[in-house]
Amino acid sequence: MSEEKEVTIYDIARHLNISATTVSRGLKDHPTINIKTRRKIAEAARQLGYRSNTFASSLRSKRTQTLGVIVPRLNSNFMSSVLAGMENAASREGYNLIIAQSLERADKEMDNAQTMFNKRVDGLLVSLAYGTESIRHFDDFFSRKIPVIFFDRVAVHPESTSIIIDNHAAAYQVTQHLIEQGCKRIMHLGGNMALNVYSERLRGYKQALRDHKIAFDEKLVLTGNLSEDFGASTAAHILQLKHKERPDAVFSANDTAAVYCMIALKQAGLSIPKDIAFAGFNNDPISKVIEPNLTTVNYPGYNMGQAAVNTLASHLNGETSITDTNTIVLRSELIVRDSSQKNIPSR
Amino acid sequence: MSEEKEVTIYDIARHLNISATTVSRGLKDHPTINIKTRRKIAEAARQLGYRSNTFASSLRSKRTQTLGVIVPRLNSNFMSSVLAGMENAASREGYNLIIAQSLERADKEMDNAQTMFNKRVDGLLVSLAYGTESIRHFDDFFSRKIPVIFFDRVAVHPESTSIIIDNHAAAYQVTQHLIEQGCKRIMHLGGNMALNVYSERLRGYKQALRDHKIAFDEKLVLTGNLSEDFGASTAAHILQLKHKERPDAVFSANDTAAVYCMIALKQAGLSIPKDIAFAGFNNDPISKVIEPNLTTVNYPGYNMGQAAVNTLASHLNGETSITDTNTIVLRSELIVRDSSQKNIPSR
DNA sequence: TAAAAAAATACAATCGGTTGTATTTTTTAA
DNA sequence: TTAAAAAATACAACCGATTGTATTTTTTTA
Repeated sequence: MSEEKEVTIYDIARHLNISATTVSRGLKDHPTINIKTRRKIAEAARQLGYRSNTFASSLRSKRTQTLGVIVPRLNSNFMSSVLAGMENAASREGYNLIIAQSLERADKEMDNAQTMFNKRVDGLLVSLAYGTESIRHFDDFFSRKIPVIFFDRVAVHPESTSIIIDNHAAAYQVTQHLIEQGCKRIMHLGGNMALNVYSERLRGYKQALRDHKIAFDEKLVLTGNLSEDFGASTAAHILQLKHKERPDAVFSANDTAAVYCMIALKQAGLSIPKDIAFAGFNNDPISKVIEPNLTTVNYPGYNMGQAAVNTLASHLNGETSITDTNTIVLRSELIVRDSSQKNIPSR
Repeated sequence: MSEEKEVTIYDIARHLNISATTVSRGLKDHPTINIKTRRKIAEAARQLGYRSNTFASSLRSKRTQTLGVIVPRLNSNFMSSVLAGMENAASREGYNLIIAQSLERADKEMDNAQTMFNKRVDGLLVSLAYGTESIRHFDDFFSRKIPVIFFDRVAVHPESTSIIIDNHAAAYQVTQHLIEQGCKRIMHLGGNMALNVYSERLRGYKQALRDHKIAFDEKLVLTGNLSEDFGASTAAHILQLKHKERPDAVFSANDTAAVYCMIALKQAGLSIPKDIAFAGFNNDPISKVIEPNLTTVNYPGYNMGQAAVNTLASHLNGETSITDTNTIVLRSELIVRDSSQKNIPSR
């Protein structure tokens, strides 16, 4: 009953016998409003059950206090950590999130971008879809100076900041680890090389080989969508190789492909890591279920989400210029499990 | 350059030398506007690069075309399917989604509800958190007649609709399947019995036992948070039971607990399904990685998401009353894999 | 104590659509 | 050909907060 009609700043103003302007400014702690008046306003607002009308506010102020997030998919351990981190930072900064998934498709990503634009988000956080090759669909944002931050799957653009892990270093570390286990023919499963994450991992892999004087063999690099099927078909490919050509290790750019490749190889009678060692990327839950457990790289998703939002917020507050910070690199960590430990026989 | 200033309906009106009212009505195909005028307006809008200002619109019309979604967690296969289904239906109906996670915590859920309320969503879609015991935090919605739809983890409320699968029937089916495999002492791992999904699964389990003349043994029902740790500690519990008291099957209310229980039991030397059969619930990706693959129940997440949004939309359009439809039940499906097949020896 | 400076508050226009009602235009009927 | 009915369009108030500027009040300074 008392809940039926919306309370506005005018109601508060009338109630306290002051102007709506003062109420508006008082509610957001504007310094020109006397501190005692501010308290009275806050108290009255509480009493009357006032809630701010974001539409009236956004209409006038042209700020929505909303950030758009576009991700390829929501259903990965990594992404949900990212989102949790984003949500945390966003709510601390007074922003809300609108989340959309591109389902790895460029056209859907374009749609999402358009929707975000129409919803007039204050800023945009994007991890690019698998299929995205141009980022012209963000031009509306750039031309209106709406900050865009790329994370994880990034694109290079002079007017945006990227937040990533050092994929090169991580892949180097993985490859080096496999080499240290005595592996000589290390296969690499990669994704779309137009995406930084995959091209950098390939570079790191190559660099490690070079530094350890192992010749790079093009035939040992397979690229695909890193799906379950890709993993399985990679296994089939490996099995039909002549014995001398077979890899003694596989470094996959994600855990899914690694795991499904392992499953198929095990079924064919190969022993892991004895016959072939494995390492993945992402620290997906399945990496702890497969036997032997999969060596992988843990991604600091939560931190990445926080960093992305914090950076965006500081841009929006005018604390840092969009052109100031170009790239933020977070630390990732190699998790060694049984799938790659040739020296210590697996249980 | 042409992108710099926002185009409003007034610009269109001026351009065509008609009134803003006509433009406003024309843009949304109001029947009193001449069809030819509508076309001219649409064309001018396109030409001038008009985009509707949702704030001005929402401010006046009191509708936001936005639906709020509160889920326990985003990072499950099930939830992401649900969200994909919701997004699909929502965009078809002209709605946007604001998504928040409660992280299984009641206090976070209350926060989320408040935020959604302040954002003035037109309707709310909720799957309850693990820790939620009262749904009073949705009272604001009920008292303002903002429709709330519960899905999967539901609560009973006279003014809301629930969308679920028949957990009772599914659990019955699982239990019956295990019984048919010759299992006599079937353990059940359940969650918070205040939540329908878990209490219904328990009921289905009990009913199946009863119908097959197997005495219900309280000691065979363990409840917990169904986490990895819970699964592992359940295994420890099983191992310390006297041989005669040991279950010959475990039916877990989710796949995670089942899988981690299996891992621990395997490590202790038990053979699955010979010594102990397993069945889970959800058809999580890990169920296809564990060896032997886990028998489970597939949840129609995508359909559930679609159904939830469609129901909500039809409420909002006044096509159906909120009190008309009380519960919508979707069909789920038992997926039999090796973990429960005692008759066919596993490979 | 009066004038100047600073602090606090108020006025009034504004953001861009929406909507009930009035007005104008067109069509139909007599 | 004109009055009545229907269709199409326009007027003007309104939604609720924000903001540049003006006004009032309080404090400081001379």
